[in-house]
Amino acid sequence: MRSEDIARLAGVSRSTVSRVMNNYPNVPEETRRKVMKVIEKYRYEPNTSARVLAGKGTNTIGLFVVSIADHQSSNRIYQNNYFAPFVDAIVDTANSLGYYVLIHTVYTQEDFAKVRQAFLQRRIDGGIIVGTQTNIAMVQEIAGLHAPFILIDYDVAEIVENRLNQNCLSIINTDDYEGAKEAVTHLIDLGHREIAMITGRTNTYSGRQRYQAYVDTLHARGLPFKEAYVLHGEFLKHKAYEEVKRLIQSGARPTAIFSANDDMAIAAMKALQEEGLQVPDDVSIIGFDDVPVAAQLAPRLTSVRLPLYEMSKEAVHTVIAMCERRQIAFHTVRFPTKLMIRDSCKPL
Amino acid sequence: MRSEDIARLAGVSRSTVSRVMNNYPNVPEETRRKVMKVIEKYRYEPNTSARVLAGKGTNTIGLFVVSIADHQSSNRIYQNNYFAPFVDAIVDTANSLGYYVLIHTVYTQEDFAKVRQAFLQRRIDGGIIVGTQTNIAMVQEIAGLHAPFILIDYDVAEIVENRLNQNCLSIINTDDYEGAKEAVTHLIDLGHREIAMITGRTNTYSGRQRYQAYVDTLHARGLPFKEAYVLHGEFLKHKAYEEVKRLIQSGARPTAIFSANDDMAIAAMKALQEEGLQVPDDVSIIGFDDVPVAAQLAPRLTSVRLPLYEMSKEAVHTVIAMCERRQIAFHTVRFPTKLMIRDSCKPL
DNA sequence: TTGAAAGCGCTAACAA
DNA sequence: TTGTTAGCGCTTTCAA
Repeated sequence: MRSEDIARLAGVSRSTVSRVMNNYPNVPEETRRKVMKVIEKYRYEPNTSARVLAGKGTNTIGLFVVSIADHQSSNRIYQNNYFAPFVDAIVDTANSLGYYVLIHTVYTQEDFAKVRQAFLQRRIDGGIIVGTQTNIAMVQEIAGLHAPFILIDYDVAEIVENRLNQNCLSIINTDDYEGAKEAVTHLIDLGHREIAMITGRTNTYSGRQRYQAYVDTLHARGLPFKEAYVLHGEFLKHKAYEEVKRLIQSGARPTAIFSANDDMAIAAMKALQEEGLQVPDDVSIIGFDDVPVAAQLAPRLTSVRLPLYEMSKEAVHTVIAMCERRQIAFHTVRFPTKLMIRDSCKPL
Repeated sequence: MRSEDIARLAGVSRSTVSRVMNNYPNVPEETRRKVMKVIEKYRYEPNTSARVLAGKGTNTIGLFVVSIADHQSSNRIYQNNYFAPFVDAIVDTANSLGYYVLIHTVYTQEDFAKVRQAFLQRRIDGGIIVGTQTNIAMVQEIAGLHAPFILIDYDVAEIVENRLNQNCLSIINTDDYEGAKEAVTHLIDLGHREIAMITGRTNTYSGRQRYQAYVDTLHARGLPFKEAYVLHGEFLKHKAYEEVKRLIQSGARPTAIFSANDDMAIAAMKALQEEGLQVPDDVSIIGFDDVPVAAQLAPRLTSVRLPLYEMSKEAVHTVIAMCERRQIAFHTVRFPTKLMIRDSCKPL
C-alpha cells in the first residue's frame, strides 16, 4: 500500500495524502477526515526510505556502546554491569519520544567507523556514544560530521583545547571527582589511614577523575600516598581480583579499599574472603556506580551512586533537540553523585 | 558525496559505481580499482534510503523487548536481569554479521503496533521478539506480515493449532519443562517433601512449563500437591517477596522452594532471612535463569542455566538467513538447560 | 485548497 | 564491459 493507493481510494492526490500524514495546516477538516479514514482502514504506513530520501529525518538515533579492550577477546559479549542500564534507559526514553534506537557495539578502532558510517548512510539523525576509551582522534572524526552527537563520560577540557566545542556536540558527565572525594573522605572519617584504591582505566575520563580525587584527598587530609596501594584494576573484575590477591599475599594490610567500580569491588570482596579477611571487620570497602547488585550482596556494598537514568534521559532529550534543530550550541552537563552508605564499611 | 560524484571523478557511469559497491562480477579488475580509489579517497558511503527504495534490504533487524505489565507502571524502565543478556548477545551477533539492530521496547498492547510499523515502514528486514505475554492475536498479526520473525519463548503447539506454522516464522525455546523437572527432582532427591514453588506468569510459555513440571514431578514421585505452596510471583521480585512473607507468617514451613526465576529466588531469600529462616539450613532454594548475580550471592544460588548466548546467536542467524531468503520454512528449536548446583540447597 | 511535476540517490533491466 | 534510463515512494515547490 503506497500513498498513491490511498490517494486514489480517497479521491485526492498524493500531495494531499502527504499533507494529511504530516499534519499540514492547510487541509480542511473534511478532506483530512476523508483521507484519514482510508489510511486507517488499510493501516497505511509510509515508507521511511522514501520519506528520508525526500528530505525528512529518520527519527532514529544511534547508540554506540564503546568497549575497546587492549587485548582481543574472543568473546565479543560485554558482560558488564555498567552498560545495561544505559541501554535500557536510552531506549526507553527515545521510544517514549517517538524515536527508534539503532544500537551498535564498538570493540575495536575499526568498529568505530560504524558511527560515521551509520550517519553518512543516513540511518540515523544523530547519536549517543557511551563507553570507554574514546580518544580525541575519534572525537575529532565525530565532530567533523557536524551532526548531533552526545558523548557520555568525556573530558570537556580536552574538547575545548582542540576547539571542538564549536560543533553540534554535547558532553554529559557525572561529578566523578566529587563522588570519589566523598567516598575517600568517608573512609578517612571512619578512622582509616591505610586506604588502597583499585583504579579503573586511566584512559577514560571517569577513571582518571576517580583516581585523582583519591590522591588529592589523601594529600588534603595529610595521609601518605603509597604506590603499593594503587591496584591497577582497569575496571575489570579479574584484574581487580588478581591485584587484591597479590597485595594481600605481599603482606600489606590496608584497612580500607576504595574501588573505581562495583564490579571490581565485588571481585575484591571475593579475593579478601579467600585470603581469610572479613568485610567489613578486617577491611572496609567502597564501590562506585551503585549497580543493582550492590544492595543485594552480603554485606551490602557501600557505593557511589550515578544518576544513570537522569543522564540517559538528558542525553536523549538533547540529541533529539539537536536533531530537530531546537538546539544547536555546544552543551555540557555534569550530574552529581551520591554516596550510598551500607554495610561494607566500619569505623576503625 | 553521491554515487554520481564518484562516477564523475572516476570517469565512469553511476551504474559502474553501483556495480563496484555491490561487488558485481562483471567489472574488470582495473575499473574496479580505479573506482575504489575514488570511493576510498572520499570515504563515500551510499545512502541507505536510496538503496532500500531501489529494492535492497535494510541490513537491519528489529529487536522487540516485550514486557507488558498488568498494571501501568509510571517507570518504563525494564529493571530486569533477564533481558539485558539477550540484548547484549543479539546486538553482538548481529553486528558481527554486518547487521544493525533497531531496538524497541513494548510495554503496552498499543506499543506492539511498533513491530508491524517498523516492518511496514521498511525500517527493518525482519525481527526478533523476546519477552513475556505475547498472545496469539499478536502472533497472528506478525505472521500476517509474511516477514522473517523469530519468537523467543512461545508455545509451538499454539502456533500449529492456529495454522501459523506455514509462515516465515521461527520459534526458539529452552526446555523449561525438563529444567524445572530436574530442579524439583534435585530437591526431592535431597530428601525434601515440603516443596513450595514461586511461579512466574502463567501467560508466558516458560512460566506455564515450569509450573507444570513442578506439579507433574511431585505427582510422579508420589508427593502431595498443596495449593498453599503455590506462590504467585508473576516473575516479579516484590510479588515473590510478599508471597513468601505471607506463607511463612501463616505458619507454613516448607523445607524447600523452587522459584521460576532468580530475581524471585533472591527476593525470597531476603524474605526468609527477615523471618529468621536460614538458607540453606532451614530452607533450600533453587532459582531459574542463572543470572550472573546468582553465583555471587551468599549463599551462592543453585539455579537452572539457560543458554542465552546460544539462543540469541541462533535467533540472529535464523532471522538473517530468512531475510536473505536462504531459509524460508517454519522453524523451531529447543535448547537444553543445565542445573548449576551451588550452596543454596541442603539434604534434609 | 488542491494537483502536477520535479527530484531525493540508488539499483537493475536493457541496449549498445 | 559499460552507459542510458526508468523507476522505487515520498515531499515540496509552484501554479492553478
